[in-house]
Amino acid sequence: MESGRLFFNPSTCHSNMLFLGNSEPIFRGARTMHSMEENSKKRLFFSSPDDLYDEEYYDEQLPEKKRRLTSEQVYLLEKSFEAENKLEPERKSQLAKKLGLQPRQVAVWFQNRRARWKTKQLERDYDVLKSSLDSLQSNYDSILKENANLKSEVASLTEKLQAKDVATEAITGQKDEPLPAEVVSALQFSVKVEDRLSTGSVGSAVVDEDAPQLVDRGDSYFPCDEYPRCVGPINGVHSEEDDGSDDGRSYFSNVFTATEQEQQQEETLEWWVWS
DNA sequence: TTGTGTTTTATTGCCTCC
DNA sequence: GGAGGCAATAAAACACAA
Repeated sequence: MESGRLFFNPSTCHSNMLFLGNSEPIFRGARTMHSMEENSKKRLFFSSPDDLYDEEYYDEQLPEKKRRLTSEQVYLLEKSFEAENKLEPERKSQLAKKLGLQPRQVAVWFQNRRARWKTKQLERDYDVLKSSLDSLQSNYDSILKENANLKSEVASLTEKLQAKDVATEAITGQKDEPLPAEVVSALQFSVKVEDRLSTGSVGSAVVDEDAPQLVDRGDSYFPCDEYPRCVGPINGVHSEEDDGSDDGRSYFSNVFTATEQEQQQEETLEWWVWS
């Protein structure tokens, strides 16, 4: 590390001093006093390494003003930062010598550069999270829409069933035979799944003991390949808005993993509804 | 030209590590 | 306790619109 931690810059010393009533400046801390003694005759910036030894410059140029680094200096510093954003003492000395700067300036530049990098990184992280959130929101909206479609489909099919019952009764004077037990069970399953979707309990840990156990580990949004027994699309069942562009798959069918029995119930229902 | 916002350079104080 | 890192901040330098 360089001998004195701080510089005394005559042009900016007011920010590092406290003034008493009689305008006598007092310096904040022993280190500042120390650095004043050590550095009051030093300039902070050099346009070339030779300037380091140009004593006339000191007399003519004081008080020194803050100067920006040249584009060449910045370029080399950037390159060095890219290679390694921390600065070992040896590299610092080498860089300082090469650039005609004081080692402290190189250290400060790296310090500030790390701060800028961190800020940028935070911005990038924010953007990534934001787009991830947007994507999740969009998926969620699609699921809601799909759910609404399925709901109206169920309602319509239920109406048809009731109409069929009434017609059969009118023609034959008899009531239809009761639905087979597996069909009733499949219908009940369908209603339960629908309820679950509509109440927004997809991600809930609350489980209906009677209902099939739906998979939701909470760590991702429906990664079907993680769930090898994901239920596939129900052939032949399309919502009214389904134009086939999604290959007949629905969010609904990809959301849950059902047991084989439940799949069987669905197939039975499908057969029964469309036969 | 000037007011204002942004970027860059530098300082200060505090913290951690060895 | 010294060396060095970081956050917060100051202030000069710069950019740019009015």
